[in-house]
Amino acid sequence: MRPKKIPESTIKRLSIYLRELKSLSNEQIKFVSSQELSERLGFSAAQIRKDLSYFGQFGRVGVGYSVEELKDIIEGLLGVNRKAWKVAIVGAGKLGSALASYSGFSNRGFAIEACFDNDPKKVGTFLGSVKVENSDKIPTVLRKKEIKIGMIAVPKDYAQKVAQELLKGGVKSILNFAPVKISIGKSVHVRDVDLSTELEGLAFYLSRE
Amino acid sequence: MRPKKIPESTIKRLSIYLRELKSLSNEQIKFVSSQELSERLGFSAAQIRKDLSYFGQFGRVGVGYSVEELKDIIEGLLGVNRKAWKVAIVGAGKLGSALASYSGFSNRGFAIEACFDNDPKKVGTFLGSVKVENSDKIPTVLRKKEIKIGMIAVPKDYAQKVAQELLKGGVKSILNFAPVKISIGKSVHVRDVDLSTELEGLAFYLSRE
DNA sequence: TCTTGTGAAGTTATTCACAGCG
DNA sequence: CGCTGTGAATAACTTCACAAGA
Repeated sequence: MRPKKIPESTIKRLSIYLRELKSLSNEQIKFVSSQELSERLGFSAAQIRKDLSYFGQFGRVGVGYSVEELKDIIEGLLGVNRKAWKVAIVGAGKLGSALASYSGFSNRGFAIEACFDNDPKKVGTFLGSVKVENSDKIPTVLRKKEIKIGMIAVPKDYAQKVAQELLKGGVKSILNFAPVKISIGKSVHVRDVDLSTELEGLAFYLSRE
Repeated sequence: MRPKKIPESTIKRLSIYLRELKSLSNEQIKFVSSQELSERLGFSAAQIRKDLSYFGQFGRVGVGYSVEELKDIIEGLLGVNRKAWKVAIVGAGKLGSALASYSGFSNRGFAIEACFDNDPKKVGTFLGSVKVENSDKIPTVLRKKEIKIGMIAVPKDYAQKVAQELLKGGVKSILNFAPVKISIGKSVHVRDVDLSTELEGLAFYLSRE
């Protein structure tokens, strides 16, 4: 089963399953069925089972899944069980600052290890515990610290250039908050989060009621 | 063609088309073909044409689409051409503040009109130009101001309660940044943005290289 | 020629439904 | 019995490919 193609949507859900399993673990719940997960998360039970089946057989017939075991398995799949992934943020504006101090990341296996801005007034200041460095240092700092994930939180006209610098620094994944498409070789995974696009999607439904 | 079911994914792309059309408009470009849009956005030309065809026939054979005209049409479809949609933010922490001052929203037809927090120390302070009010005022303020969109930027344990208050206030759409599933009647559209989930998705690919 | 709009075909994702096992 | 795991069926989405218009 392992070497089969895994839908992108399955990966996104894995992360949500993990989130819920951590809650269940906190609630001291030991076992959970796909049906129960379904009710808590709003995905169908069949989908949950199918998603998990891409990776192996983790359930116990008649019982369900061991919360702790499944949690560990998904953490392993996502690679968030070992040492925290190092992340760099480019852009120390409002959004960059909010990202830098967002506790959700450290709780989930990510550590902000570097931060950059091209504004001399911001260079040298601190975002949380990380000192802001000049953007021209991106490639060297990233290589030195072996950072593989970058977040882009700069105005849209700079985003493409920043992405190229991240690439030079050896980054393998980019979370892009700038409202533009990043064009970059497919050695790098790019995921876009455009907050206005999300709102516009909601507005579409609103405006036809 | 109008009363046919429109894929969710088409809606998301509409917003991205609009974003690009605004750029093209700034660049004084008058016409654009699906092929050109395809190259700029990374979706296939056929997909762009098909997406647009759900709503009507906007192109000119042999020429492409009028940038201004298509921009206006998509703005109309998304309902972002008329008076700005009013938005409320609940949670005046780091993320809430960043959202409140994010210029991307006002540029794209959304206006932050109310902001709430349950921390008395925050009530009365200003987020941008909006005064923070106590969360127990959510239903009344929202009804008075006729706000139909809410953003949840509170810790996860409060998110569900906040959603219910938003519902009482007559909200029709929610953009939820808290890392929990919101359970609410389907009279309300909920879209979740979990930043850690996005990062975990990237980590999945990283950890198998 | 170039380009749209669109049925048809192809692909991908989700749900069904049930065998098999505890 | 209850529940998983999964092939088969269905649904959803994307791409193909081409007629027709400028």
